Amino acid sequence: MRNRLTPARRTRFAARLLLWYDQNKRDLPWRRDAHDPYRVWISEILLQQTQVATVMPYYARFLARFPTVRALAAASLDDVLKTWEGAGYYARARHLHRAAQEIVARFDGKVPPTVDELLTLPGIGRYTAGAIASIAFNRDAPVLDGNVTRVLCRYLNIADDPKSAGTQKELWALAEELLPRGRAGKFNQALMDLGATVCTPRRPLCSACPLNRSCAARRLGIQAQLPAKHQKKTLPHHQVAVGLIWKRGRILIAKRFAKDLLGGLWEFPGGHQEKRESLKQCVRREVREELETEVHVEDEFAVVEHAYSHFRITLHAFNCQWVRGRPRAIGCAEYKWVSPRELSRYAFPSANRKIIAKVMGER
DNA sequence: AACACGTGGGG
DNA sequence: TCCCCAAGTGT
Repeated sequence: MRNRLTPARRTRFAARLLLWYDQNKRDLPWRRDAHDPYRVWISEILLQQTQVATVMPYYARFLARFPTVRALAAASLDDVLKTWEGAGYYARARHLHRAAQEIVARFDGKVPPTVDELLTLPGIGRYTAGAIASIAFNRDAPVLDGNVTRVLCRYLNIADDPKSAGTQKELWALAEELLPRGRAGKFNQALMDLGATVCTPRRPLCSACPLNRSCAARRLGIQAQLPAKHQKKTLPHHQVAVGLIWKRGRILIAKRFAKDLLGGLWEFPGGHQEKRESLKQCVRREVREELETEVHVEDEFAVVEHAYSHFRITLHAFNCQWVRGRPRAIGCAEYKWVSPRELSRYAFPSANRKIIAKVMGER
């Protein structure tokens, strides 16, 4: 390990950070709820790759709907997904549901306190296990997230790709080494708060940083260039067409397979446009393949742009008349005819919700 | 080890 | 507009 810190420097690091935290910590709902491991767990899952401001309303709504591990375990996955609707990364919701059932079965309904036990639950990786163990149970467990990575890379001028296995190992070791025994919960949150509010990705506020005097990157004036980022691939762009298929005031929706992208969510039947195929032909073909029924494709109803993390779609929605054949789920898990107002009971991906908004607006 | 997995906000 | 990215995990 290249970066070995002297005991004195470790102590100073923690002392300055904790003092800063006492005066600058954010007042967040899950901090008030830190005595309840279930709430800490929910907050940590919601916060994965998601900003605090986005999480806030979901946190309140989720806990109002599922106040305990047992309530979550007893709920249907559809209800859980509906509560998660719009938050993204829906595997988090599926894992949460499954983990709640495992906690009831294996841990008497209580979130386990140790990193090793937490790691056996779906959706809980090394970061989340450390966060729950330290924040809810004050165990001496380190965390390494995007914030901690940024703070440490800058503080110690670590210029290697932070995603690489070697650097990861080094960073975890450092997070562990810096941890003041008996105060892990506070220390970890302090480190993350510092990264979120002071040691920010762009234009860090070094003058407000409690660690600025001993920060290696700042001394060199290269704060903003760390941590190193690896090159991103350009996003593919797809044309997608879906059908708003009407029959006697009801509309046909299909449920996606659990394992797929947006698994377990509902959508309007349709899919990717193939080469040498018009968007109308695309809807017809997809509906035939997905539901073994025929539709008459009429006018285009709406066009929605939507960016995912790894591709971008232009989603074309067509008004369609159901022609003949009984729908039969082939390429989807399930289908249903629902009235427009019933649409709000089902969890849809963001792109489809924009179309629903138009459907409701036009009625 | 690299990729897949969502979404909304900010510069 | 476009690009970046935000308290990661699973495969």
